[in-house]
Amino acid sequence: MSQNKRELAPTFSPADIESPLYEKWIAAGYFTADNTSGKEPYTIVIPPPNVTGSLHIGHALDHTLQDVLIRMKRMKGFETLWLPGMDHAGIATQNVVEKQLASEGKSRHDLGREEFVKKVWEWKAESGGAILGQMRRLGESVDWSREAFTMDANGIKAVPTIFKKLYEADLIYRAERIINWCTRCLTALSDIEVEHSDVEGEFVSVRYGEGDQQITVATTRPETMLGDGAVAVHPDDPRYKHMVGTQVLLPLANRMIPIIADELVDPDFGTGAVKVTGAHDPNDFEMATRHGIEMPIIMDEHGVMANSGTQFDGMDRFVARKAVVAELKAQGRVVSEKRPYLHSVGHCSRCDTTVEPRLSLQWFVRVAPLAKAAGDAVREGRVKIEPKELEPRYFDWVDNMHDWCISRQLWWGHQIPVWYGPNGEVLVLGPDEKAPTGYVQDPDVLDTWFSSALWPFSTLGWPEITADVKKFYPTSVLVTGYDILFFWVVRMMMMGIFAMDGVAPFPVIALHGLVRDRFGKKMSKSRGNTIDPLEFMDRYGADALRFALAQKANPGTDQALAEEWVGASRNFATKLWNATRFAIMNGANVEGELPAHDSLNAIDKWILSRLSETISEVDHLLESYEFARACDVIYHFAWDDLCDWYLELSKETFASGNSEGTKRVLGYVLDQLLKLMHPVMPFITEELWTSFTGGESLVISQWPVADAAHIDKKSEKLVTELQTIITEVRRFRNDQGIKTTQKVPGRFIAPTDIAQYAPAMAFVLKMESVDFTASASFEIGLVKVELDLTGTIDIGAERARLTKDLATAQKDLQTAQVKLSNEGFMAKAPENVVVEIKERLVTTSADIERISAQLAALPQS
RNA sequence: GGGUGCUUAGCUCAGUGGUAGAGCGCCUCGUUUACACCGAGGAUGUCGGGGGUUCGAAACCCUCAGCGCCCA
Repeated sequence: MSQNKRELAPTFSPADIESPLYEKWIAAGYFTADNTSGKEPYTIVIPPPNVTGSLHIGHALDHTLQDVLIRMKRMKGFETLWLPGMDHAGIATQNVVEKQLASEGKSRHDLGREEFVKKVWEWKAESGGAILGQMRRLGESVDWSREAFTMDANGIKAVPTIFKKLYEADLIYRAERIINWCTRCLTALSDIEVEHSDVEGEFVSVRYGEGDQQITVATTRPETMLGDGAVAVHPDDPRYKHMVGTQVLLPLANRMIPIIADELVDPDFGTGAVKVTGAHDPNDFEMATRHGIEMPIIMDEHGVMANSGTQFDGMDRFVARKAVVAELKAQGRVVSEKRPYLHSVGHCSRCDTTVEPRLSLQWFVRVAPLAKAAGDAVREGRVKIEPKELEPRYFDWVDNMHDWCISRQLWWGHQIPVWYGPNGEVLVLGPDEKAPTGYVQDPDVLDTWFSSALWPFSTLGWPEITADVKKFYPTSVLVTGYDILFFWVVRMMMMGIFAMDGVAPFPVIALHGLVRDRFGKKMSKSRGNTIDPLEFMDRYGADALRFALAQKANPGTDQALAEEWVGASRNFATKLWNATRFAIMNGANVEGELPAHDSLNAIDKWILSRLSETISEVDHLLESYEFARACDVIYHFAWDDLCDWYLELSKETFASGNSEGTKRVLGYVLDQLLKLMHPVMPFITEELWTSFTGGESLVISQWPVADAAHIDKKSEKLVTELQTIITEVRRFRNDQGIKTTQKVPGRFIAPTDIAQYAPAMAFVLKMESVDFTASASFEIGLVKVELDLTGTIDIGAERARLTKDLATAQKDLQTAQVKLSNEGFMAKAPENVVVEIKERLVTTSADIERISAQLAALPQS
């Protein structure tokens, strides 16, 4: 049992212990899940980071919380699977490799598709996945044997399987629709890949028509007028009613276009008449479709004007915007201009290029039935969102979801499993099916989120019903930031429920917030306030970073983080280190059973009672995803109860030699505490625990269980009294200017239950038990303290202290009296509250009497 | 424009009906054989404004103001 026991270095140095411990855990295979075990499964899949990414502070938080849960459940005896992996990140990765090619003066087209994709795989092998090594530094107890990638063998099977299944259920279709087009990435984007931000643009009112057939329309994008198919007004707008059904001249293009009436037009906006450019605006597309209006596409895929039949063809869209306005001005058609005009414009989330709405033939997922099922799962309580406050956001999204454009004009990704025949045949093939000769596969790839939506089961081997699928699906909880609720979580819900016969991929969605800077401001490269978790781990250790993050992780809310907070967590780790050294030094041990409860002193009983309460609270809080509060409870138990009080009060016991019970109790408390802390601070607790107990590893140790027999309110009350007495004496000494280290003759005159602990208190208070004549004395409750200050005491300081105490007591008394003399209170307040206030009345009255007497006894100075 | 959240000590935040809390920071003292990455003591709040419900409100309701986020 004791072969592993080691001496602890005098100071805690994270860098020396972390890496060897992680290697030890891996070598022992602690993190590898066994799909044949009889243990109850507990599964979490890591939100797959981009293969291009490195560990940022948000990952550190997300992964810490997951590791806390996984480690706790492992200690509770579950068969835990924490599955790591990465996302192929279509656009992001393709951009990285294209940039690399560009530096060599090449484009992907120089290589051709096959060569380019090969290049991306090469890039992945060489430079991708930096984050995986960084996850090891954080101490993540993931099952590396199951490391997954969205484009690995499992992904390659799962994607066409579900595509075909959705297609056959009429939930995937191909259609010409307005999509978000990035003129730089040259691909369609889904709604969520577009970020809206306010931009200073212009708002130009232009007169269409000639003579008495004129109408003025306003637009922020004048260049698109070349593709106008109509002018629309509200059907009830009296200004334009007479013009509906007539035609008007479209300037520049010199075409006649109809004036139509549509409810979609807001008569109070601008002039109440709008241009209808069906091919370049989603609202206009709707109207144009409804009214059978023509929708000419007047830009090419690069955003250059084309096929408008005007002099503007060949101009970039932003150049054309100016040129069009200039020409309109020359013709006297600009009625008014507002510039700058602040309005919201969509940008590509990958490259920030202004998105161009564009009519285009794409593949879509018909989300309505899938989203309905995803919403119902939460509505019917089969899936819980923690915290519940975030449910409305979830519903807001799933209940108003647009069809999802899933085709991307990229090369890196899952190619769409659709083949087109020579005579227009469309063939959707599963993973093991082959297209007949002469058929050509759709060149597009699928949106990255399409494959990551399958993550909770594709990583387990689905569509094969593998042992892993049987054992570990559905997963146990999804832990992620609320910011990807819509990107990823909703999609996993839809796909999981659809693919797995209605079984949602997880019963709980535990959402956390974002990590912000010390002032609560969002981190961004442009602000220069980003935090690098790796630097913090270098400086303070992985445990300190983990604890700092977990300690501030309140459900669903953002947290601020500053370097000092991490430093403070490192200090806490050091505190624990030294407390353990102290315990070992004094012979604390875990040998044999705990001594009979009755044989223990009240201080030992008290710490056992507090430990038991702490275990209950921490366990309950962690099970409720209340990480911040759990850490807080641990922190205060360890630092306040254990270090500041129990160790101090036990020093006299250790010095006296009669300390067998205390040694065993301290050993027990430390053993349990280290276990309780292990999920949050795995490295230091492992190092301390193995040194202290000689055990193999905390990773596979048993999670503490609160012992109800240890709850001892009587001892808690007694120790609280001891604490009050000690604090009062300290205050007195402090007010009298007596240094902490200075020994002072003194004694307690106290009832037996307290007198029993006088030596312990005297030790803490540096009181000497010698014969003396008291020069100062005061009372705390039933206890009288006498001290010899060998000189006159500072009466002014003492009077000030007592006067302040008296004022506090009098205020408390008054509060209690007011309540008790209030008829309404007496009649309606619950019994226990009334009793409590009455007790307060008694104690504060006694305090006042005592303090007053002491004040009166002070010599007049 | 729609939705949603926040406003509590200098800073960052807990606290959902019964005497206002934590961490950090601040002030004073201190080289106590676990720990100065520490210890002891101390100061600090009309809980955003106004109104209401209640015996009792930081908490529940209404309203105003400011800030934030999501969506359009």
